[in-house]
Amino acid sequence: MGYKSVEKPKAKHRKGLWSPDEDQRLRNYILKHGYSCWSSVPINAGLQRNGKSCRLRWINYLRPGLKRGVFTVQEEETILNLHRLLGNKWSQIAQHLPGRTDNEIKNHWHSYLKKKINVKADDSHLQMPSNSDSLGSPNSTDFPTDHTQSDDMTEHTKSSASQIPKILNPTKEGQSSLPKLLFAEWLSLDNSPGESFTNHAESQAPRHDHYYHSSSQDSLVSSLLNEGTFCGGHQYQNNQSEFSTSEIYSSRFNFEDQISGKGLLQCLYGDDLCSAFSFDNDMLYNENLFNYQGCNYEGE
DNA sequence: AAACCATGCAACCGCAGCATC
DNA sequence: TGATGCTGCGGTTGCATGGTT
Repeated sequence: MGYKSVEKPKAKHRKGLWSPDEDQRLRNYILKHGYSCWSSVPINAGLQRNGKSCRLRWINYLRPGLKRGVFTVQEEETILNLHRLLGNKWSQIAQHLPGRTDNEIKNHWHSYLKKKINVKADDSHLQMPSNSDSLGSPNSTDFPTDHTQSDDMTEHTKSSASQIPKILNPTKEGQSSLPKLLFAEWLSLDNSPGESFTNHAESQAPRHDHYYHSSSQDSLVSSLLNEGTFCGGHQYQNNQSEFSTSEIYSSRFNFEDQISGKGLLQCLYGDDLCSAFSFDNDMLYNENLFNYQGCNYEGE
């Protein structure tokens, strides 16, 4: 048995690239209903996909707050450092890069970073130990010569991972003490002053045709946000911050947690969310400046 | 201009772990 | 307690594009 089996007419599931219409259906459905069970999402949303495919599409492409585009130097350094510590734990690495997906990081690793460190390793073989550290990491000269070897974590890697500084280690709850994508970040990523609520994929020049441009905005959400209304009608209140920066950062407050199973609109209107937080516009703005300093991925 | 190759990215596949019955 | 279903993760593949010959 297991879960109550969702009615599954043995429909042939569509595969391949997603059409704009499919994207729109999925997006609309999740924004309205959330997802409590992925296997029921395609059925209820009228999609001929399997739940797995829907989940992947949402996580990697449609989910609000996704940063897309060129990886910044800082992000690359973070990936390199975390990969050295964690190995191919892409999902864990992604947790430390707000707005990036594990798939995106994995792709970037295989297409670029892996070669980068191999080249560096070759260089360091040619010109023996030096302190030059083009990667900017204090220990980057310790990179294995070939990270493909660490695709399966070696004992060494495992023991290294166990010595990961506390800040990088998940807490008891399986959470990292580094910030995930905060709701505030998620908001402002796509809702900069004067901007509507869109996925960055839509605002960036696409390289491939299959970067669909969904021109339809989530108008309801967009209007909610643009009106400055949030949390069941509460206005953002300046100078009423109840949380320090560190408190905000240490809060387990990421978008996934909020939307899962509830639906975005419910999330936006939810009392629990509203009562728990009083936002300070300036603070949020500054926080995002801090987080994305130098991340001029739009212009690169 | 055409064929070939390299690259980047989206999506699929298979597995492990967990939840439920 | 085993069977079954679901989710999440990492590895891999397939395709579109751009560059090179």
